[in-house]
Amino acid sequence: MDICAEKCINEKKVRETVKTIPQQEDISQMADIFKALSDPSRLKIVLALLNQEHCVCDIAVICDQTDSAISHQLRILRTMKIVKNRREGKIIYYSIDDDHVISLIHMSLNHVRH
Amino acid sequence: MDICAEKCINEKKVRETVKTIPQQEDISQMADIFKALSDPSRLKIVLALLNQEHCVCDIAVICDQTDSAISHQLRILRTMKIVKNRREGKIIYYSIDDDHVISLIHMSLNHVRH
DNA sequence: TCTTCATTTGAACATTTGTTCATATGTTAA
DNA sequence: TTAACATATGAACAAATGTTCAAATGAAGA
Repeated sequence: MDICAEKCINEKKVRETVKTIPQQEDISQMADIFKALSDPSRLKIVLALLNQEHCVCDIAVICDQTDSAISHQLRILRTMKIVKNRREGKIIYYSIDDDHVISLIHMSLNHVRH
Repeated sequence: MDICAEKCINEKKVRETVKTIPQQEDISQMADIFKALSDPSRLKIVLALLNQEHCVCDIAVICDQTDSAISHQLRILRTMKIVKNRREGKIIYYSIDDDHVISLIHMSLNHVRH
């Protein structure tokens, strides 16, 4: 990264901070986690799974959405390794697969509730 | 919320979980925080401000983006009360305004780095 | 086998989002 | 006042996103 001295106001501070910035790949991964939780309906699904596993059908009732919409969102959460599933006959049960995500949620919940 | 007994697989579990779900307003606010951090370029700005304040111009250099793009993103972060600013002559310095956000970032950074 | 049910998938659509470009503020120094 | 500079703003655009609808899996029971 080259720093244009003509434009830059405080070259020293810029250099200091540049050193502390994580690499782009890490930033992208962090953003991905936040993005997974950034949609209210997707977040609600995760909240619904916080205490116990549920099948798609039940999640749809809890979240007041169609089975299809829930299934689409669960696929995203599954891809992100935020939820996992297990089959029991016709029914597929989803549950949280990532403890860090649980911590993030509790922290943001505290924030919202002061 | 009424639960259709014909369709619902496990009415008891649904009722249990419905009780634990935060109210919609809280869910929206949680999602908003995550959304603010869900864009890589916006997250990078926050990361740049994690250790010290910077002017728009410097952030643009650090993040390798135009001043305008940075300014637009800073407005979003300001609206969300994630960053604050102070004027010193022509220059406006931005810094983090929310400790919870700092915690969220450290936690997600830990997650990414295992 | 056929039917039913839970879930998944794909395409289509409207909506949201981030960046760019041009222009506008607002501050400082001449 | 003027010029120069830092930042902000608005419109426009392409890209990404969430939901809907219809159709496809895949498992269980008749």
